[in-house]
Amino acid sequence: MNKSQVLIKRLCAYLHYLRQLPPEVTTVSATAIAYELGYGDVQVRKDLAAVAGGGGRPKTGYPVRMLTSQLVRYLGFDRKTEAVIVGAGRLGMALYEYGGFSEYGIEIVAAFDKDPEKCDASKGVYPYGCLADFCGKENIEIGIITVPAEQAQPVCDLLTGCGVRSIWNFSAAYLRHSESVTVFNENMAASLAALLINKSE
Amino acid sequence: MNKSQVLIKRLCAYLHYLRQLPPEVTTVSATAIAYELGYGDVQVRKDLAAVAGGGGRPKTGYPVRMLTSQLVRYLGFDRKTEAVIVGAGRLGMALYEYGGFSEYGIEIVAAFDKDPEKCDASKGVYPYGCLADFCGKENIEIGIITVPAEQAQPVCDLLTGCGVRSIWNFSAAYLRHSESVTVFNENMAASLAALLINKSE
DNA sequence: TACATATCGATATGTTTTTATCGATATACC
DNA sequence: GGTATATCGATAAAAACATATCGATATGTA
Repeated sequence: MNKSQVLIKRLCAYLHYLRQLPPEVTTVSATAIAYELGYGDVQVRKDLAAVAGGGGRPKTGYPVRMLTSQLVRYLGFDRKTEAVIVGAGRLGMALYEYGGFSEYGIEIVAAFDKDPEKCDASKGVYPYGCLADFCGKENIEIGIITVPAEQAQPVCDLLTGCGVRSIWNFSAAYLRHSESVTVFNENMAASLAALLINKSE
Repeated sequence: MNKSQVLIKRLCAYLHYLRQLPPEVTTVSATAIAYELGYGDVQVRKDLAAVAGGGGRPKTGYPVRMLTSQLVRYLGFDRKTEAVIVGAGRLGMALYEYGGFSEYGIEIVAAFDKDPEKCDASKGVYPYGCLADFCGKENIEIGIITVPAEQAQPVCDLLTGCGVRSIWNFSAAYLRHSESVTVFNENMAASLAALLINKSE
């Protein structure tokens, strides 16, 4: 099954929208979702067709509870996935303390940093030297790299060696990596720039 | 001229790649860029055709300096754009102190927060009450919202009223906004989830 | 100089993604 | 019960996007 990035982003948006609806709302139409989120109604209906497979009824829409759990299952968010952060600077800690990942089945279980000053076991921040050991014991699937660019490559290598499957790279470095891991480069600046450009047209 | 998000992201990646090349490298081929960045060579060539319009030569490629400045001009990064951050928490400050935006012609000139504890004029963090005044005086085009979801809507309204044209929303709130501003919702969790899903297939 | 080759640029083809159209149907209202 | 309407689901059309192919042309080498 081929799920494209954009489709997944939309499905996540639907899911988030459904979850913040007040509990007394029991059904929701594709038209309403589309209006709230700024998509086309046909697109929403088509996206949901793959997920809910005919669960919608004319005039009322889809049952909220059922659609929610279908989305969760479809996206695989019922399976919990563990992640670690490498680099406990501002960005790393911001992500660490941000609670929003749990909504998508992801839990960040620890952070690591080379700087002993930043380490604090009571906050879940451990020395970089413990990273390999930790990942070996726990079943860590995701590594989030928030270290400076020049330190990113060895971190990537270490994570790969520990069995991490996916890497979310916030550094500006190009990471050489084996086929066995997926690396996603998050370029915040480029994201903002992209927003801006579409604006000015 | 219609530039899609994905195209802009690729062009930004090319630009970043060109900039980190050592200065002794004077020409670069589409094939090389494609290999380094993991795209197809034909795609890179096609993207660059729109930007460099025939500046490449067989066997050698494109002149790095010229291609760089053509990309900058094409993407509009020669024009400086000013941004403010509202919400000086960890994420807000991480973005504030991250230097990478200047590469794309964007400068974050101030941060604002309701909490007096977080304000510190020497660091460029001012009280929330000063926001409207500041945006009125300076020509601020971008507002970056990093406040909790329940406080995001009034911030959006205020920014809109101050003439901000684009809003980058990191909160989980759905922002009601006028036609005159473009709102881009950054859902970090969904980004990570999208990475993960494509992985498992 | 002749030749091999890396690369470009253009055109053509294929694929994915989005949008439009339309008949069918459950619900609400008279 | 009959009728109007919001909505679905399916199919078709259009648009956007990516990939493949191929001749032309600088450059380096024999």
